[in-house]
Amino acid sequence: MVRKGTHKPVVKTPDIRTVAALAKVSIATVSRTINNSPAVSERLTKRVWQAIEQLDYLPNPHARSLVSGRSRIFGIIVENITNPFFPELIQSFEEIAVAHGYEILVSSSNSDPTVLATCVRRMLERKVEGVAVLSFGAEEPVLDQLVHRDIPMVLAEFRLDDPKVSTILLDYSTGIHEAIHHLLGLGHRRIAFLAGPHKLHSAITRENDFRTAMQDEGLPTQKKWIIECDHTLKGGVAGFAQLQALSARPSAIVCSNDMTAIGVLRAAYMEGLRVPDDISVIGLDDIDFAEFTLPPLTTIRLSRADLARSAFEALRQQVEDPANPKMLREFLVSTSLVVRGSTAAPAAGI
Amino acid sequence: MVRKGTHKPVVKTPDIRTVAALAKVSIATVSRTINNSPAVSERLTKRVWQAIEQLDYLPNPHARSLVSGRSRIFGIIVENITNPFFPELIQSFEEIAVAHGYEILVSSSNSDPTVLATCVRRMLERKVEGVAVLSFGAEEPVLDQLVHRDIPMVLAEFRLDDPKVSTILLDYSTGIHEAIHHLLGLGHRRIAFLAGPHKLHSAITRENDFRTAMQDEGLPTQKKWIIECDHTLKGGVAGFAQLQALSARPSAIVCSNDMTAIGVLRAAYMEGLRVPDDISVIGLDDIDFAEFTLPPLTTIRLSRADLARSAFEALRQQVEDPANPKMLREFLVSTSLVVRGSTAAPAAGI
DNA sequence: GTGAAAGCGCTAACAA
DNA sequence: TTGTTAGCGCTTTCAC
Repeated sequence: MVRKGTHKPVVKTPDIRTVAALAKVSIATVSRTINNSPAVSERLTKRVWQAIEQLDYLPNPHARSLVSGRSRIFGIIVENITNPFFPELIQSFEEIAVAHGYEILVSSSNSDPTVLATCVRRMLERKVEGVAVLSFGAEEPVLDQLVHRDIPMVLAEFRLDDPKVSTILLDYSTGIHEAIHHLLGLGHRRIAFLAGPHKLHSAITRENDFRTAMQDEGLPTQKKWIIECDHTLKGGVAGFAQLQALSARPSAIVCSNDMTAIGVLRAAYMEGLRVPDDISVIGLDDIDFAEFTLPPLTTIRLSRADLARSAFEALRQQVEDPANPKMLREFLVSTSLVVRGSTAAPAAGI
Repeated sequence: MVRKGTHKPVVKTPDIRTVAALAKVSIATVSRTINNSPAVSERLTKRVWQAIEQLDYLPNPHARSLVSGRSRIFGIIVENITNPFFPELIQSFEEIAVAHGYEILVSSSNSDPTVLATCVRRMLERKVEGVAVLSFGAEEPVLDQLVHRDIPMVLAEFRLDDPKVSTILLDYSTGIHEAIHHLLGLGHRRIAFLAGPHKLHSAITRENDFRTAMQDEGLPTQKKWIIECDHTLKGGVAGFAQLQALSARPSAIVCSNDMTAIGVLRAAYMEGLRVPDDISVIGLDDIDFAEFTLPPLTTIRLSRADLARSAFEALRQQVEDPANPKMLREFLVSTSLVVRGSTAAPAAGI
């Protein structure tokens, strides 16, 4: 007997015909069965599933997508997967998507219109059924591509007047008010804000909400105490340095995100300042890390899970129930203060 | 004139026929053109591309995949996307993949065989052409699914005797030796090791390499000074507490990864111990954060970019050039020490 | 060098 | 309830 060089028997992967033959039904019945059509009798359903299991059959997604016109893929565009906020967001989104039978295509825009254009192209090329744009950037023009092709979208903090586009509004205001209130209660009145890059919607909204909150509490905001940083650790270090260079310094710093705040913690330490004794620091996001900084970071929590849920739900509705007149086109995600160790009463005499 | 409710004209998305018609060629020529077949004359090539651009045509990937049998998707399974090491790895892998026209499917195993099984299923269902298993886990049995279906794979730190499976070996030894040497040079002799969970290959290899390095340097390893943690911040805190509970304590701690080390930094601070004056700490990975801890973390760098490159290359070879007799089936990624601020000479008298 | 036509594996319309 | 069949949009022989 002649043995071939390979020890794996060459068996063609089973297709719908193989299953049909084994179950002694037509391929239509197999198709109906795997799509849970109620029109198949119990007897045949059982026989088909048995054949499917016996053969370890998996339907070919490309054939399915080709004929159904549905890819069951959602795209998610984040700003930067390297910022811990986003992996946590992606994970939540993915879990929900997979539970609903969708796969996801992840892409980082890096807040760069050119890169975003590439992301959008990838999404288009792979025929995603919807895109969650959670990059918080102000690069809407690039998204026209998606609008033109009638791809459902959900945007964070930006409205687009198109029936296929939903919006998630983030209520930073509540959390920021709580933060200011908290600082006020501790005795602070000199509060600075390290903002995010103005090219981000989120950064601008947060900054505005800070100003409003300060005003509401009757506190003056000093121009020099609102500094544009870039939402990175380095940016926080730099922002803190700018504040330190001032003759009149704040006793507390609210940061536009946790990364900035962690940068501040670091810079303060290097300067020999103790947090919270010498200066109080508040972040925003409440990334997993926030609990483990030195000291643990007081921060405004923005639930990634809520955000992911809203984003997925927005897309799901658009795709699965587009005609529903009472479809939600606007979602709201709230924030709230989490008090940890980076805030305390200002040192006496300040 | 009657106006319809929608203002968007209903134009069917262009397909290969539309392009062919506009360019006045057959669909075969269009197909050849978009696949860069050299058999098309310059004249027609130009005409076809012009039509493609004019129509903003994108080939349907499902049709392509269906007929070609190739999905141009690679899967990547990581341990936990929430550990900063992995997003950095994913990003590198994605960049390379996209540059080569591949899309990627990301999945986290959470070091749980059940979850891994789900990941593998998703990969199979979506017909990925290869899978990079960079979860460092010891759940190989689950991977049989992939092996049986002849899906090319690349594994980190594990060999599987199958022609379709490549391996990436990580040379921790070099970096760990450098670390021990560095500590020795500073005057340390009492060195502890906070290991990773033994269910991870990486953790076991790292621990063994630590033991070997200590032995090579003629240093004794104490059983109580090698503690199994879990590669998380919390785990580092707990591990440090165990060390502190001992009557004989180490003057330096080497950690199996940076997260553990950062946890130690945190715990030491809470205990009132100063790093590096009272105790030296070394991490492993060199995640972006490491530069921004307090103090900046001395750590053993493991290049995510190198790892990603090797993983992609392994898969690419298997898929695009499987018959090549001199295909590399084994890759090596090296490590090296990065000295920052968390190591110093031990306090006098210890 | 170019085109006609078969068919990839599936869904859905229509028949029975 | 079940089966037959016509494509979905593309690649790839095979002729010319």
